[in-house]
Amino acid sequence: MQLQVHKPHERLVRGLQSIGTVSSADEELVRSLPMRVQAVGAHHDVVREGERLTECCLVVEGFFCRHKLVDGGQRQILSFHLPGDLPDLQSIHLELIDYSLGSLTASQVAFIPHAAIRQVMLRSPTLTDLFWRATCIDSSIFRAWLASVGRRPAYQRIAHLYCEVFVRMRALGLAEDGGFVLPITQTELGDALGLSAVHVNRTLQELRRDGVIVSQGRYNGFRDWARLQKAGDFDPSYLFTKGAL
Amino acid sequence: MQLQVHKPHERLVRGLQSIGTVSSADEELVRSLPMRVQAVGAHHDVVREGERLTECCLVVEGFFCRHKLVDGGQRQILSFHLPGDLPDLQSIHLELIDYSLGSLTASQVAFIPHAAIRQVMLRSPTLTDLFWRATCIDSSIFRAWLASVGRRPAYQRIAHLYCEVFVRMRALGLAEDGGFVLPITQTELGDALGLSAVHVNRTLQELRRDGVIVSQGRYNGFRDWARLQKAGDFDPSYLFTKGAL
DNA sequence: CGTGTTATTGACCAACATCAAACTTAGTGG
DNA sequence: CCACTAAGTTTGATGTTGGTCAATAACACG
Repeated sequence: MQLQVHKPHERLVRGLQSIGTVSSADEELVRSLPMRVQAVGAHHDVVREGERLTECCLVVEGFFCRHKLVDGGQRQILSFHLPGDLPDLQSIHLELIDYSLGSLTASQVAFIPHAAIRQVMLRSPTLTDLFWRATCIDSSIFRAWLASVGRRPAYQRIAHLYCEVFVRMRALGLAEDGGFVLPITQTELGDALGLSAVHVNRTLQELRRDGVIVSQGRYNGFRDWARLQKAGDFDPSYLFTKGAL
Repeated sequence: MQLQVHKPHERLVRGLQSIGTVSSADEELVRSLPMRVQAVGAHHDVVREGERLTECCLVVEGFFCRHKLVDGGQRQILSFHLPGDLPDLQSIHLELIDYSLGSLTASQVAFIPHAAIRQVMLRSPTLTDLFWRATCIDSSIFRAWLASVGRRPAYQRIAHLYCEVFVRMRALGLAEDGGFVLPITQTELGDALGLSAVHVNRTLQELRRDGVIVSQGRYNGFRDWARLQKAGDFDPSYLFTKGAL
């Protein structure tokens, strides 16, 4: 595995650009943030539930998820995070963290001290708004997931998630036109959707049989975006990405 | 029904106090906010999914919920809101709203123009932080719900929700020591938990049979808080309320 | 008192979970 | 380049939680 170094600041800028307008002054401010980059292997928790943080974690490269354990040892994945995301930005406002944050693939993260973020926010109200907007969109995604997990059958639920991941990756330039790579196992998919791995597997086969998705390995493609959207009862407006499809 | 007039500003102050410290200067700022109070009947939507807002809605009196409809006409309740809550504070940052906000009981709300909130935030960074903190806690509650709906069996799920509602009401001085009034139907409970009304009914009976809860009508009491907490696998830290139990 | 809403029951069914085994695939070291 | 291994996927058999439908009983309110 070659160790490719990514530019954390550019990732953050790009992430912010995918949800709003970043002035060049704000761009400069973002670039001025101190970042401690770190490589992490696959399936490694960067933050653990209950911890107290003094830094925020920026996803630079790879695929991350927030997750929580419940009573019986079952796991719920709460969200997925792509390069440019600041999954624990709220740690600035909440003294302890209510979930774990872990990598799904071999990845790179950057840590940014709370103090530095606060300073940057003091200097730019527009950037503050953009950060706040990011946490609001995060929230909006939770609402979409909650509706899915609470009320949609497995078939729709998977299709909906695929739509969401595609739109988000697309907005970051991480997906091609007709598909995307979802580098996670079916067990992890199940943990995100509130389903068992076996049921995910069977439902995935149904989706393929119906031609809604065409997958090989971790690549998931589709022939007909409208069809996939319909299968997932998906409306992208909750993602608030610029340049929606 | 007598029309009792509540003081909206006091409710908001109290709501903020339940999650953080409010300086007297900030208290004054909050009191200076212009509020248009309005009475709403039970089961009435104050905000509809897809709308564009120019005001935030403050819950002054009564019980509210955010909700969404999915494909088959099923409904998912996304959150409950008590007096002092600003359920759509994020509308300041998101141009359209991704859920409906409705009353469950006869209630009162107050509308506060976005512009007024923005002005107040410009004047006080501490108040800004507190508002932001409120949206972060909102998010944290979504994560707890998602874990519940995704991975907990009905019995635990109901107990967990009861714990949450109790702690939140308690923090606002709206619940007595041994119980609380949850003014909603079993159908609505089901919509919040991702369960059918029938199953809610049966599971509630189990909880009563086990002595975990003691309910009559809409009053829900418990003899043993520790027992209820355990039944719901509940840890209140995600609520970030001051003066936890 | 009626009338409409909510709670409760029963009978039955479907979606999804669990368990365990077999089969694939990708990665590793020789 | 091949064999070996571990991880992930697929399959089958079977069980369970929770859904649906429909009827009845309790309430709440005018």
